[in-house]
Amino acid sequence: MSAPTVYDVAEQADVSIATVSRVFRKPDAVREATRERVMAVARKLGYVPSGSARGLASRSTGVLGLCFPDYDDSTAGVDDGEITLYSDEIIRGMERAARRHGYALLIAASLAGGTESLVAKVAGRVDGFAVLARTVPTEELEIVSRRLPVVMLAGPREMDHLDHIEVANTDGQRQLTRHLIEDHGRTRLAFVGGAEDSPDAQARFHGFQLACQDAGLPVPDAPDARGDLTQADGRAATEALLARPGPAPEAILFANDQMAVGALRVLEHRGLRVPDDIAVTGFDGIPLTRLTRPPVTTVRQPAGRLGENAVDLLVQRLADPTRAPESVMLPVTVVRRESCGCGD
Amino acid sequence: MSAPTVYDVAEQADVSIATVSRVFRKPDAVREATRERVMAVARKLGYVPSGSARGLASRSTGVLGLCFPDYDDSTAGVDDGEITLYSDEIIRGMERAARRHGYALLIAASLAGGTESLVAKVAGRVDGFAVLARTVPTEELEIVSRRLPVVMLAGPREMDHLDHIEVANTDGQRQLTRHLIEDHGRTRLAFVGGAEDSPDAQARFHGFQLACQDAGLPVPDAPDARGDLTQADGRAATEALLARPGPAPEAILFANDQMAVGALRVLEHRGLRVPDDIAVTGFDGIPLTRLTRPPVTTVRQPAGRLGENAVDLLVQRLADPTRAPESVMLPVTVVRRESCGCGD
DNA sequence: ATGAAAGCGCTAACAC
DNA sequence: GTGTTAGCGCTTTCAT
Repeated sequence: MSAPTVYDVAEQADVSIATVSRVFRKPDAVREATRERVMAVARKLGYVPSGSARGLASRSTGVLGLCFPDYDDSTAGVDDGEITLYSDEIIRGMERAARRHGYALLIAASLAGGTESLVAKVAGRVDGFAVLARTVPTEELEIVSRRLPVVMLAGPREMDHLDHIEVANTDGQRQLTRHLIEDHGRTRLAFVGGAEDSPDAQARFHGFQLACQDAGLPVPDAPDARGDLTQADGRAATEALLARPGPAPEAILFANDQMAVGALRVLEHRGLRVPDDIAVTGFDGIPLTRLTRPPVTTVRQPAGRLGENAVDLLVQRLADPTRAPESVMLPVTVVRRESCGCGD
Repeated sequence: MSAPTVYDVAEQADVSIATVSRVFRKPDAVREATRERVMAVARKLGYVPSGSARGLASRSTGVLGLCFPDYDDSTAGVDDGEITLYSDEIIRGMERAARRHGYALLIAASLAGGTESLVAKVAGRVDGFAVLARTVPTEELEIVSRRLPVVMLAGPREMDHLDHIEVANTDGQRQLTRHLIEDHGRTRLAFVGGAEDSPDAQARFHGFQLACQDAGLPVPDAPDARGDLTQADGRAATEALLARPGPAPEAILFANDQMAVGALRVLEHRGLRVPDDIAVTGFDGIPLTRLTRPPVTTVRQPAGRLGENAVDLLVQRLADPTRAPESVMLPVTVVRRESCGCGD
């Protein structure tokens, strides 16, 4: 099973290894007769250029990478594996864009209890890579980004010398909230945020605040409840809100879809009708939101676009490493479904 | 931006390059004091081992690959990007399994009009890879599989010395057909196949034939219509079937979901009710089938499993290249939904 | 436990 | 158009 090398091919084709190399890199630089002779031998021998050797010699791999967190499939499944994960869309977007630019895509998720560095594993084998926010320690990124183009996906801009793509969390939540207020006349609103260190959730809460302010409503200085972005926490937060003294809110806005979906269960169980008695909204636009009853109004993140833009940024920086770091803000879209009171 | 190497680290840490190398491969083989000194320097310099150099020297990359066809996103979208593609599930399955085994995943789709060999691109940078059937010419696989573990996904077993994983197409279609006949009493059935060179579609048709035979119904020797597995072709095939003289079929079985979904549109447009007037079934189990009205009865392929099994086979073969080639058949499950007459 | 030295298979000048 | 010659940055014996 020892693989044939340029030397083997060169010898049998009676040319130098340089010519063999040329045949595979710039065929046009080799006379046709020679080229075909080389190709024939290569085919016969089953020669395939070693990516490692190429990478070493040329200092470039033709591969872009993506690091993402150790996602948890189990929360995704409803009753099977049919749910598109956010990361799937990013992967697809990156793959598509990478392909267009002639790159392959290396993907790696962090190991749950993984001691070893994800970044080191990926960084050594690619020409540049994208990282989903909070997947790897900032310090590591700091180091590796000195050597390699790195683009940060989502999350806030933690490192200002990195290219960075984020989605319009604040703006999206603001629009959504305004919709609830202006189009559905709901004014007694409750917002369920995420952990305090979740920048996305914070940004969304800020959007909520802005909308309240826009409408002349009282502006809360903290979410009415917080959760860890899981369905279970959505349920818990909902219970907590309903247990508060005074009238129940007319609408509960959740910092993400999972929590909103969790809330639906609680509300139904309590005999509260959505959206008649209480409106519910999420954020992210995961497919699950359209499968629930009622379908959940949410804000869709352009995950595929995130991936494509990431590749574009990487390719640009590869072409010109001196470019000033760029920070792109991707627009989101409010998806109106039944849970906010919009007809189906 | 020139990356630091073992030499840089070695020099500053006052050790040999061999020791630096050891620190990153088997830390235990180095005295703690030395190790920490090396690590400190490495961190300071931002040293990251070069995957290419490692690969070259050690003849192994720690990466597994996946080649798939140049899929067409445009057919996927319904009204957005929410649809999980078959390949997404395979990717996710492979990624998960690869991660468990300590491998990263390199994915590459063939370029639509791509002249260059996908296989060559991938083969040179991985320790082994999976190929979705019909993605690359058999001849190329033949060659590269002499050097590298390759596992073929889906499709028939074209090369008997390759590991191979397929899905129980025939059996699934047979079960589904039997369900239609026995549980819903439909006997005037029409089958819409795929291109004649689509082995999956052929296998499904064969399952249909077997079920007809089982039930004592006339056994057709060719599909009633064929399509290219797209929604558009599903519509066309349906039109064609309805235009035939004589009574319309009581059920139309499609070789895949996309065509079945296309059919739904035609049927609705014609005022035919599904399943009352005519039952419809698909194959694959794409998420779209549960979102249509009515939801489509189909046969779900375990795409995630495909990916996981692929990695397992690759890892096994890497561990023992002399193993006899294995051919795994993955079971499918009939998903009964409204379009066949089952309650929702 | 550590070092010295020989490649791994290729690309990239540069000569011819 | 083709050949020569250095490396690319690491792993791997084999010494010490």
